[in-house]
Amino acid sequence: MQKSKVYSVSQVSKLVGVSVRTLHHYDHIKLLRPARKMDNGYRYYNQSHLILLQQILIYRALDFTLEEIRSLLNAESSDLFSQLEKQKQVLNERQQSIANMINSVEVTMTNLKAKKNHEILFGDIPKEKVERWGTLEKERLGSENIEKKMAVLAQFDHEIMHKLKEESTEISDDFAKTIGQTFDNPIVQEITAKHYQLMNKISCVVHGENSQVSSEQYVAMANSVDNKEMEELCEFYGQGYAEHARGAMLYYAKKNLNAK
Amino acid sequence: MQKSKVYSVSQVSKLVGVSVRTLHHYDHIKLLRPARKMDNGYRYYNQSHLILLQQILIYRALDFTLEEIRSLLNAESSDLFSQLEKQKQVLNERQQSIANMINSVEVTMTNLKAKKNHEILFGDIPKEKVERWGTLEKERLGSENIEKKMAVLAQFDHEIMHKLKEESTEISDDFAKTIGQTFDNPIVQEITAKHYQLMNKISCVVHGENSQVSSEQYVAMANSVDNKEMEELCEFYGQGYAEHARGAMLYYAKKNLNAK
DNA sequence: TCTCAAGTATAACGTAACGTTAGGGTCAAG
DNA sequence: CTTGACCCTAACGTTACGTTATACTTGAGA
Repeated sequence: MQKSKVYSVSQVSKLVGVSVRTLHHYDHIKLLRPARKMDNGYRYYNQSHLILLQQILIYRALDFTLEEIRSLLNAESSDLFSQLEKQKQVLNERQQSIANMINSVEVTMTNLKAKKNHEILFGDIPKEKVERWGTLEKERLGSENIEKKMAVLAQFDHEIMHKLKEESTEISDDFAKTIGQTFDNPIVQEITAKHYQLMNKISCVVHGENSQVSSEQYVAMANSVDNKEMEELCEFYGQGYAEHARGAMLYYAKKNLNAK
Repeated sequence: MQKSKVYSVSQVSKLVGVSVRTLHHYDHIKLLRPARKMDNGYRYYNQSHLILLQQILIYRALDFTLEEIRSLLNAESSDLFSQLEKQKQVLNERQQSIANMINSVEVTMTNLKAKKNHEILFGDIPKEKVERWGTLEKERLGSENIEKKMAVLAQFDHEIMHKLKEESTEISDDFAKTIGQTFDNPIVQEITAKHYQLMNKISCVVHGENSQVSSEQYVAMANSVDNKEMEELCEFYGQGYAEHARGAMLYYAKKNLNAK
């Protein structure tokens, strides 16, 4: 009934995808011993050898040494079925470990991206100021919210980031130029409008298409410079910058966003 | 700003999880060269070395040779970010290949299980009869439906299979003993009832809790011995078995299942 | 200040799992 | 009976470290 087909080394080699040398080797170390009765010294393999070889190859792909494989195959109650169960288990473990690696790589990538975007945003501002600002923000928001902020940062393409930075720089410069003017000055309010629109744009990118910045949020933004040190950090843009910007923003909120 | 912390070999070893020897080796083959200015000959690593080492380890876990890793790390446009992208890609490929292996193992397992259950069911029946029966069934149902049948067979635990076989054998024997009796004979009908209940039990296991065998199905079962050869195969249980069983089943269906 | 265990270095041999010649039989087709 | 495609054994080469062996440094404690 069984065809009992036999295979030469090269046939097995092609069929299973291992080198002839490997078959020699496995014969040599008595891991897989073919029949050799044909008295010409040739190795002859049959179906059962092929199955065994497949088992070996799976374990090998999982980085077991040949000695380990030998004992795995010789293990108690090691019929083909329990072999397969064992292998499935090991394969699942391996898959898990790879999933972990993928995850770790992804975490590293988002960290890197966030760092890069942070660099784009604050690269032109003196380091010690950025650092001091960072610690103050951490105190204000708690470190978990900072984590979230960084995660958000990581979402952006660098191009978009550059554009935002450009607009933002322009606005800051314009603000700085108008220090001394009154808040209701049309030019100042025009700049402030631009600022509000930029904030809106950012909010949309971060929170989804139609998430506008509310008047409360904009007022809170204006007041976020709520202590002397924070205020001083803003002076980087110019003497009296913080007060000027805050005033303009509050005025804008009252006039255009119906703030109290 | 950068702490620029430095690490000794054993510190790196513990931190990253490689042997000191490995660090020596990587230094030797110029894959990862630490600073050694401290004029005592000691190796000193910093943050950037750690990152590089991590990259190496990921590639190593993916079975790249150190030479391959060297060129991967030196490849064009190989900043950390594109490294990570490359690695993620390779990791995904690897995960796919493992998924394939798992799949192949599972297929082998179900085949094996089906074969074993088949053996339980038909092990005591002469091989050539089973074979002939198999080919006739294949003609009747088409080879795809046979595949399905085997898949169903694979679902069962061997214990359940043994029990079913036992009951089935008993019923067949009882049927054989009553060959010659009329179909309406209460004993014959009692056996037939047992048979119908067994078929029902099997149907429930296969198709879910409350799937009863309909009268049409039972009639079809009775008539499945629809040619001379098939009929002869059934004679294995006794002279005239096929006709006797079919008659009893049809009678049962008419009486108890409202068959036409 | 000396001491000594713990850490570091180089150097060199060992190993696993084959790859790669080298040198020589076997077989089937023409 | 040749010839080309296979097959064999034997033995050295290779990769990526593990494992001694021998010797220098270092930092905490007697």
